[in-house]
This record gives sequence, C-alpha cells and structure tokens, in this order.
Amino acid sequence: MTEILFHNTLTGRTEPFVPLVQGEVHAYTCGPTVYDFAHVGNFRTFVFQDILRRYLKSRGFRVIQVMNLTDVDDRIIQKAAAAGVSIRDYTEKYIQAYLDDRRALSLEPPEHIARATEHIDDMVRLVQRLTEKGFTYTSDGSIYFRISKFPAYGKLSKIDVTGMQAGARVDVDRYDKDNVRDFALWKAPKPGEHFWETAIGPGRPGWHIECSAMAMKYLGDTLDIHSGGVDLMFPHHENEIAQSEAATGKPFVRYWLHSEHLLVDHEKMSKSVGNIATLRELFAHGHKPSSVRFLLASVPYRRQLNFTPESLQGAASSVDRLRNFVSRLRSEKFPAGASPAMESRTVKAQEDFDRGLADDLNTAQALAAIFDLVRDVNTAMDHGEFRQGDAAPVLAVLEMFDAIFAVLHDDDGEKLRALGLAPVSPPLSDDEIEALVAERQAARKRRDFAASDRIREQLAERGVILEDTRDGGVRWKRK
RNA sequence: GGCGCGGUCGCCAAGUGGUAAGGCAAAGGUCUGCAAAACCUUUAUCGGCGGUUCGAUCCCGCCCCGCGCCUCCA
Repeated sequence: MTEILFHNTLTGRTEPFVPLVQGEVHAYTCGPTVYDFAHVGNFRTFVFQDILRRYLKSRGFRVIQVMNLTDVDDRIIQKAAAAGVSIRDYTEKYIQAYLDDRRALSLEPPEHIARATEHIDDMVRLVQRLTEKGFTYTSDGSIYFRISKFPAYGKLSKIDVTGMQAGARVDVDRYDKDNVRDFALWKAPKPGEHFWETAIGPGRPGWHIECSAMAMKYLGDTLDIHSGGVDLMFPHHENEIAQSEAATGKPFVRYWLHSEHLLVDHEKMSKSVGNIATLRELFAHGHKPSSVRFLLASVPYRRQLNFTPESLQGAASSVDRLRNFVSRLRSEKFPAGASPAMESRTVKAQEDFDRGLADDLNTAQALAAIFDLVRDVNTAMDHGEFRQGDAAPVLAVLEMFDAIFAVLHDDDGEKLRALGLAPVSPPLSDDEIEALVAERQAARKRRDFAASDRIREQLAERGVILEDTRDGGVRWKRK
C-alpha cells in the first residue's frame, strides 16, 4: 500500500501520515456556526472532511472524528434576541437543517457531534487551568489569553506578533485588552444577554475555547488531525493551539489540514459578499445532491474551486457516465469465463485510485484512474472481449471508489423527498415501470415500433429513460 | 506591507527534468428499427523574462495577473 501523505499547514510540507496510536486516527473537524443555513462554500470543507475520513477508513484505520456545532456566539445571541426566542430554540432549526443537508450530501456522521452549549463545564475547567498557569488576565469581567506568555504564538499562520502594534489597525473589539492579539476565553455578559453562572464568573465562552475543550475531551491532549477552511487558520486555529498547548504543555495537533475556498466569479463565496447559495436553493433549481457532492469532491481540497452552474452540470454528466457504466456491467450478459488481461487491468485501476488519494487526497487523480478503467472496460465490452467473470472484480473497484466518493447510488430522488423538495412518492414505482417495459418489449417483438415508441415517450415524460441493449434486453433509469 | 494558494486545451483539472492524465463541452464517424448508452477520431507546448542543464511546463531568480488570510468567516 502506498504511504499516505498529507500537506501539513503547520510545517508547510507534505508529510507521511502516521497516527499517534497505530491503526487509530483522532480527528477534529471544525463544524458550522448554526446561526443560519450553511452554504455550498461551507460544504466544500465538510465534503473534504468526509472524503478524508472515508479514505482513512478505507485504509483500515479506526477513525474517531469529533465535529463541533457552535451554537452560541454573537450572531446567534443577536438573532435569537431579535426573534424573541432562546438560543436553544433558535439554533435547533439550523442544526436540524445542517444535519439534513449532510445526509443529502452523503456525509458520514462523525463519532461525536459536540454542541458548545453542552460543554460549558469543560471550557470553564480549561480556562481555570490556564489561569492557574498564569496565561490569563481579567478585564471588565471578561477573561483573556495573554499571547505574550506563549512564545510559539503564530507558528501555524506564520504571523509575527512581535512587530504588532495596537492601533495599527482599528481595534474592533469592544473590550479592553492588553494586546490587540489577545483573545477572549470567557466573555462577561452584557445586559439582557443569555449567560452561564460558573466558577469563573457569569458569562459565555469565547469562540475558540470550545474547540480546544471539546477536542481534548474526546480525543486526548494531542490530536492526529485537525481540519477546517483556510480562513480559520488565523485567528481561530492559532488561538486553539495557544490555549491548548499552554494548558497541557503538549503538542495540540500533529497534522493541520486546511481546505481552500469555493469561489463564485473568482470571489470567495461568503455571506458578507452576498454570493452564497444554500444546498436547498441548488436542489430547488433542479440540481441533484450527487452532482453537488461530485463537484465538491472532484477538485482537490487545497485548490480553490470556482463554482458555476456549468461546472455543476458537468459533474452531473460525469456521475451519469459512472452510473451508466455500473448499470451496464450489472445488466448485460457476457460470455462465460474471465480474462487475465481484465484481471490485471482491474488491479491497476485499484492501485492508481489509491495512489491518487494517498497523495494528499488527490481526488482528481483518483478519479482519472476510475474513468480510465471505465473507458477500457466499455471498449472491451464493445469488442466482445469482456467475460462474465470479469464483472465482479470491476464492480468491486467501483464499490471501492464509491466508499469514498459516494455518488453511484441512485437515491437523489429519495434525498430530495427527505428534504421536502420533491413529491412525496416517486411518479412511478419500479413495478409499474417494469410492467410498461414488458409491454413495450412485446410491441417490439411484433415489430410494432409505433406502440413501442409511444411507451418510451410515456415513460420519458415521467422521468424514466429506457436503453435497449445489444442482447435485446432493456435497462431503465430515472432521470 | 506580511503570510498563503494559484496561473496547463473552450470550461474544470492531473502531472513529470526528456516534448502533457482525466472529466465536461464541441465536431465528425461506428453501432442501433428509432433513441439512448458506448466506442473511435479531432482540439494545448504548460502567464512573461532570464538562469542552471545535453534537455524545463516541471529546478532557481525576477516580473505580471487572480484569489484568500492578516477583523467575523468553511
């Protein structure tokens, strides 16, 4: 097996991946702040994290992944207050939406989904540890981390704090701090705001502390992998390192993986730019979950991805090609036996696929291995060089592919129905389709092509495509 | 200004010191009752300028351009 390589932001190098505990990967992935629907840009990262965990699993690792749900922050507090509901009630809706969206994109559930508001105690204890070690100070009831006490500050984002001067840029924080880079571990409550009464005083957690507290609670002091979008590198991840390592004296994360942004018209997709699209919007416009997943997964994670309707359409065509291939492999009848040539071709595809992913999750390269195989096998089938015994190994490669990419299963309709974005039941059941297909076959047999075509059109109108095969059979698929 | 990512066929996107994967799109063809699917063929010298080298798209230097972070952000 090929050695797995990951590009580690911390070292700036692509390095062999070896987890701390053999055969086990402890990974923390930054989840969403649930103040609104997540957009496709957010899901670019979540899909990357899913590819990451699926690949590690396929390589035999036991993966323990923790994902946070940030369900308390300034925006949530404001919006909940504006809506006149509790933070809990306000975020619940978006948490459900987020989890539904994840299912729509076939994102595997992490082992632990940790809500910030359910880990206040853990955060308080972490702040206490930091205070005991002298890394904090209090100002107006808020507790800050003093970065001057942590010399390694900046090692992830390569930011040099020594030359930093307060006032060089406007200090946007409303609180008094000794140094502009110091960050809040615990924020004093403002009048009317929701707060927790704790051993370190009333208030609510700062943004960064939740990740450190929850990551270490479930994964130990030193994690193998921590991932998120590049925009989180500074200050979020940098601050996580500072507060975690200051508390434990041990390395917090061994491999930092950051995914690049999704762009729209060469600009980052973000709420503030106003160029966002939610999954629901895309689906409502007729795009399929599998198209979205394929597109997001097909561009290697460290590359910016320009998102366009055309690229989505292209992704849909690619998925169709793969599904057509699998369908042909399953339905067509081939001569008995197996060919040694096909055997070795299959093994090569398998190796190439894995080599691509092993190289820092190069999904584009892995995909090429699959499409190469598809073409070669199709050619062999067209030339009558494919045997029945060759089918199973080829299908096995496709299954290996789908264990990572998860786009082959034709369940787009079901997923949309689950989101309430499609009719509750499919227009035609499998049995109804089969009955019409049989009827058409009978018509074809007596060479009544008019009747035959009528049935095909009738099915086409209801979203079912028929394909006549060489051996006189028919296979169908839902559009 | 600092830090980071990137500039390869119409679009997306791999990759290697010895003349460039794959996908989508387009055109032509084969097959087919028709259609679809599939297959075949056609379409690039890798942002610019220097340097190293027998030879660079890939190594080094400089420059140009795009994007991001440095403030909330996947």
